[in-house]
Amino acid sequence: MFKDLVLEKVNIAVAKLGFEGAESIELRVETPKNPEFGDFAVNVSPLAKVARMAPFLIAQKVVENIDFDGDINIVAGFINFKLTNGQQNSVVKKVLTEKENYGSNNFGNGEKVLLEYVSANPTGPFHIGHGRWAAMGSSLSDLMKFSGYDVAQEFYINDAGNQINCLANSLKVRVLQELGTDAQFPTDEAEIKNYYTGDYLIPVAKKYIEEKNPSADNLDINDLGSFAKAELFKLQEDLLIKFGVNFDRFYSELTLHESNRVGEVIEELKQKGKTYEKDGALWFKSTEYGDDQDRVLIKADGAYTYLAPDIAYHDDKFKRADLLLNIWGADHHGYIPRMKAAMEALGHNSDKLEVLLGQLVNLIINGEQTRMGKRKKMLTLGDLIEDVGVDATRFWMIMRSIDTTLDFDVDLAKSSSDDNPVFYVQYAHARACSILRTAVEPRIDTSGENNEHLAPFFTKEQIASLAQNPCVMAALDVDDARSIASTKALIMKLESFESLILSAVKSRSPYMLCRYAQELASDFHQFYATSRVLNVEPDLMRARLTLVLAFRQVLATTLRLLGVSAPESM
RNA sequence: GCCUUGGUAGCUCAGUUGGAUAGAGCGACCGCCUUCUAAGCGGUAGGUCACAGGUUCGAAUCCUGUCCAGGGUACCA
Repeated sequence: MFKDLVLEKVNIAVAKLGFEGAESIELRVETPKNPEFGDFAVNVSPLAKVARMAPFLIAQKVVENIDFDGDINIVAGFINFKLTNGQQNSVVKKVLTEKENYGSNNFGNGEKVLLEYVSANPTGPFHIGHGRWAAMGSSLSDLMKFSGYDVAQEFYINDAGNQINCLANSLKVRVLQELGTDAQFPTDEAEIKNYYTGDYLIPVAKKYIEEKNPSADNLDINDLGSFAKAELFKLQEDLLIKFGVNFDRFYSELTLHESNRVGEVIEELKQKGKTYEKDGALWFKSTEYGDDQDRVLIKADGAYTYLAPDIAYHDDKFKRADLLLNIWGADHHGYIPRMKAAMEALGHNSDKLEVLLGQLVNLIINGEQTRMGKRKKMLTLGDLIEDVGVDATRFWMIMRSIDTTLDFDVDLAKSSSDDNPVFYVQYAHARACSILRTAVEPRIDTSGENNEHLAPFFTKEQIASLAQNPCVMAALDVDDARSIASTKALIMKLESFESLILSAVKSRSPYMLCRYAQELASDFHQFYATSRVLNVEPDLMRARLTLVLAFRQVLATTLRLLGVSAPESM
């Protein structure tokens, strides 16, 4: 990373100047907006206070004392650095040497991370919001592994509790209907809230009848519940795999009840004096840890609240990992203080429970905002994937920062697949592959009368050896300013991949990968438009083909981290 | 009321601990295919960074207040 090198050199020079208090001022390396200035820039203006000098003079002093092999110029308080051809070559060489590992780092230092996301109830198909967490979570997982974390991905199944009773009762109605009775969902508004009236239970009911051959007057509600749970979970699991999301473990809430982990954790909180009884319920003193109010663990009717098993689950997770990462929807925001409080009370470090709060997804149908809800007939994640494909869906879901509400315009996503950014990016990859293919194919000269057969430009062995001798820039000093500029821009974009990965992982922001992919593709398309690769002078051909190889590698890595395919042709 | 996320070009959004002339995509308009994929490239137009104060040599960025929008504020999950 040349950024680090530049910063190191500047810091050494600043230290030599001996400004009092300069150590506490942190300088930054940035990329100049205007590439004419240079490849990297350091603004020394922050030193003005301790140096008591105009920024321009400081910059001059620093440059006088710096040991840097390359062009340097000063504009106001900015010191601009230009990489030499040799330094740029080393970028390409590094990419081709490290291959699919280029860009990786050891920031995570092997820390054990348990990343939990999606964690939907097994009471219906995924809606589009689940898709956002699924895509982001799996991409974040890959990004963190790429940065030296030891990540396990987990899905918590809420397969206990009242919603399962609702599910069982709903399936009962559907089974009775399929058996030819006139059973109906209740019409009373208060009652209907306890039922899932979506069509998706009809095939489940049919399957239940086929497998169990039940009679209408003898339906076992528990059996219905577990059957429905298993069927809907299977649907979810299949869809996740189709969507490129591979959890290491599906953790059943039910097992926490069966093993009495829930009871044990509550007992532990009691022992520690963190609970009390009031109005017939058992309360957790979460206000002792900064929550707005205390929270109920066991309701007056004796049943656990949702919080109780969830505390047991998080306690279990802390026993298995150093860092807990949860992706939660913004509607769970109020839940964070009580969970952190519970972890503190149980003796865990709540700073190691990081909740990534994701803003919700709005569905736009016919230009109208539609509320999500699985009880209404609606567009599911499965439907969306059918319509726009896995690649486009994943890219769209990851593309925006987790802090902004995602307006998913279904009609737009369906109709405008041609100018979808994901195609733009994939097209760049396919183009690069096409060049590499053409380079080793036999040619036919159609310019003369006879169609003459010519040998390919390169053998596969020659292409493989290009990685060993990436003398790119020297050979690229052609008499074409646009070609030089776009070539250099592409190399610098490849160079910035390492620091991009680092800042993306530090801020847990896979969306940065989408932006990078688009910028990288754009730089390549410009290179392509200005710089003919094949059938030019041999040195130039080798040099440009080497750059194509390096570009293809980095784009493929970026797409892999996004869980989006990198097609060889389109 | 309180907690929380936003408000930047017609639309959707970037803008990394305060720094160079505030950027990208889409949409609009004008150009570019006999040669490696035109799902592409070049160009033009488009801004009071919600508003008002404050801190600073310097603010889209930090502080205070106001306005607007989403989410939360359960002995639901």
